[in-house]
Amino acid sequence: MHEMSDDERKIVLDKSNFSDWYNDVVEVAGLSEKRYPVKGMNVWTPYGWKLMQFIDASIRRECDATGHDEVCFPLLIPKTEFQKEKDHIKGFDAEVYWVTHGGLNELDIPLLLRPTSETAMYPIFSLWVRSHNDLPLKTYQIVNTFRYETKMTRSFIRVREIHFFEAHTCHDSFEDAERQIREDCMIMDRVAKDLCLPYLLVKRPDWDKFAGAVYTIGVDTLMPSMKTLQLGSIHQYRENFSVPYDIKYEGQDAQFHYCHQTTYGMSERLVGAIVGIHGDDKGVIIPPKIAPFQFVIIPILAKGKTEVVLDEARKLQEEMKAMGFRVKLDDRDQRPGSKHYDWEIKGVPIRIEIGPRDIEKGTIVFARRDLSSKSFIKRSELKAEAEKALEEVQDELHRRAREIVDNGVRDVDSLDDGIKLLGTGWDGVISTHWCGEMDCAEEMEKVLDKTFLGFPLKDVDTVEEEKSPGNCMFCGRPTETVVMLSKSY
RNA sequence: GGGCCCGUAGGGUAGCUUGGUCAUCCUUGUGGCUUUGGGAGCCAUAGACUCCGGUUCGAAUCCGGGCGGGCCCA
Repeated sequence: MHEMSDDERKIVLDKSNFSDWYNDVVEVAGLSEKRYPVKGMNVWTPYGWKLMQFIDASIRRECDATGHDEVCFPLLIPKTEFQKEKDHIKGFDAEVYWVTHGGLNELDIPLLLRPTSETAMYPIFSLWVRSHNDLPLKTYQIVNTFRYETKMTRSFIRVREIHFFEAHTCHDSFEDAERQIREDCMIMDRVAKDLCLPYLLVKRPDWDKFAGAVYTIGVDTLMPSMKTLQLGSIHQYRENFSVPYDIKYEGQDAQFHYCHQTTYGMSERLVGAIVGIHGDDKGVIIPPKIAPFQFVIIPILAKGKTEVVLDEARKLQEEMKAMGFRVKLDDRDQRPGSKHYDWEIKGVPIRIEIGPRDIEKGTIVFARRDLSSKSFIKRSELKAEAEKALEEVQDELHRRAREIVDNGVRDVDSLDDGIKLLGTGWDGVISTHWCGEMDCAEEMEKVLDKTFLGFPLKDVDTVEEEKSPGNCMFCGRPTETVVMLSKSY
């Protein structure tokens, strides 16, 4: 048989054209059905949904472990509740969907589909919180939210119906709310480890904070296109919502006090980041910790031995399931080569081949998706080898993703250096200094053709802004404020 | 908000300028034979002109509108 040219191959993926590659790979990997006839609303396919569920499980595990309780509030919010916090309305006004009719009758009070759930939850929080003993109140929910996006939509990255995680907390003091924000960063860190995603913690500039927040911390990752992608956001509300929604508690001093509140949000963008960051020209690669299938078994059915091999493959699957692995047996009536391609596109970390020769020798073949390497494994050492293989894939994906960020963020001292750097074709995140003047910010954005991402934080533990002596990139005045600029999704 | 482009089987396409046999090819689905350690082959078979209106003896093709999708600028 002759070697196939690219034209003859059934699927051609080329990550050097990232934008097209992303759209294609989402489709051929079966992660999303994009043909639903409403813009920005896609169908979760079985494989894509399984992946999302494993990601959700990671988030649930971390939230539960930190004392959050899962809740589920209604989708519809009365207009009257939505309007109570004025910055919040201004921020979302242009992108809410309205429900104006019940059957044939116009509603007295229009209802909106939640773009986020503050205004659904807080009237109820006001009933739940009465005493300092009710605090802290730590809740979260994983629900769909709706935003009428006007820009081009893209699977997982910009959608109108969003699979959304949102944690909402109430505290008896600003300090305790700040402690919560540090905890949120730790949760983010653990979830990101499962997904092998590096990230930046960046405090947003005032003009870019969440509608109603005192400040917002963005959690950004970097896609191979060198654009940043916001994976999550953490908000300090202080009393901005508790006053209009009347969420107060009676303290030990027998006085009433308004709560301090925080929120923390993440979405299906996590899937988008996994696809974009870990994928290659052969398809996606799913990190083992959240892979719907960590192993796929391909039986090699030689003539006259099909039953023997199939029996052994089934036995192997049961054995591995009992060990706690997620294993798929592909016993479809197709040739093995065709199955290899299928599962490669879908990004299963380890493919296992088992054929007559293996059965004789007491071995099986492990093929790693990330390295395209094959090795023989003794059945007697199955458990240890399987665990080791998954760990190695997890480490390798982490290492590669780290490289993207290391190469994608550069310190730049002056505007000239910035222009020179961009002239080389590099177009990543620029870290520099800023004096605080709006005029300077606007000029920097214009000249670099990037927008203010915000102020990088030192580390997950302290969650303090990074400070270092330097000069404003535009006007040259001395300042300690470090700022990052990027192109973003 | 302003401008531009595109809708042909499940997916990708040819045909449209110049209207005229059964709408092309690849992929896919189904039944069978055969094969199985990196996309096998053969036979049979299934599946489409976005919708509405107009022009015409005749429309995938020309014209108008709707719906859907995409791009650029602000």
